[in-house]
Amino acid sequence: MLRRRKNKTPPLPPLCPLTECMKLLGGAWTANLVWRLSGEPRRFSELRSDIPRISAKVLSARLCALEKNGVLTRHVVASSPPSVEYALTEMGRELIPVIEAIVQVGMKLQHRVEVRPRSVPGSAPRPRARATHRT
Amino acid sequence: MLRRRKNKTPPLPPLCPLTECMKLLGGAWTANLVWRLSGEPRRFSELRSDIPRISAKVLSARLCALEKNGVLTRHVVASSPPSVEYALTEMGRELIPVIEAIVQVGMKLQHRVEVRPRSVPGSAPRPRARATHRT
DNA sequence: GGGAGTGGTAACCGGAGGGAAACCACAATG
DNA sequence: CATTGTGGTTTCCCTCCGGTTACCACTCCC
Repeated sequence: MLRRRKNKTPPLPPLCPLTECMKLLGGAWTANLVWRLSGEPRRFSELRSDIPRISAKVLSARLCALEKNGVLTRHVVASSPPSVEYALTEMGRELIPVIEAIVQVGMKLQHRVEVRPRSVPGSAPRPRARATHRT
Repeated sequence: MLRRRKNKTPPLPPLCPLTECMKLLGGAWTANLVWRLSGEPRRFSELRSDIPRISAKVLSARLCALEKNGVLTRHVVASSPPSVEYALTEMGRELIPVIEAIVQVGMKLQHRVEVRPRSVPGSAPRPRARATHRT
């Protein structure tokens, strides 16, 4: 039966902090958005041109959600055409290390893409355990 | 018109590294999975019991995708009931700082949940710019 | 013989996510 | 007058994600 230390599950708190944080960053463009905001505060249309492929609907939805979660604040500037500035809150700024870590890995990834050592000739092509594999 | 320095977009490389990395971590349970694997290698059924709410289908899909992306390796152990061990590759291990940063923020988040200073009485209740706001 | 444990796959299916486009109200601008 | 730019909302629509369930093929153990 090959038991091998059955329940050696190290940490894993009951309410997963990872899941909690990923709820903030979930959804399309969210991480990009926080990244853009990590510098100076930006306005709606600036963000739209920063991330050209995001739609107004999704941008609006993300901004609402992020504000609701306390990640950013919206500040209305009463100018001739009233504009709105979005800025990270203190809590939002705590996400910056996460974003930067992701960007770091992303950049390493882009280097790997050039040299992709897939399917070394000497190794087995891909041993399946004993799965069904009908016909 | 209030021009304010039009295109001061700082970095944002053409092929976004953030998006590239998020493609690896996208999808339900993926980050959790990498987290579990960040310690010792684990088997399919171990992962299933580690993350009780993940379904076999999604677990299988994630493992396939992560293997395809070079994040982990599968190793078939030819034992009596053949078992499969999943382990992070070197590239997969580079994701660990990301996961840990996420977990760090997640834990801070859980502390904040207890004391949630939403809607400070002194500030405006929520000024909308001039949006439609029909009736 | 029957059940459990191994590691999956196949089919079904509902709901959410997200893209596209139209629309809004108003001021400034051409 | 028409257009542009401001910041969104709303509707339509379609895809794909992920949950559920069933099933497989095999071996070991009671």
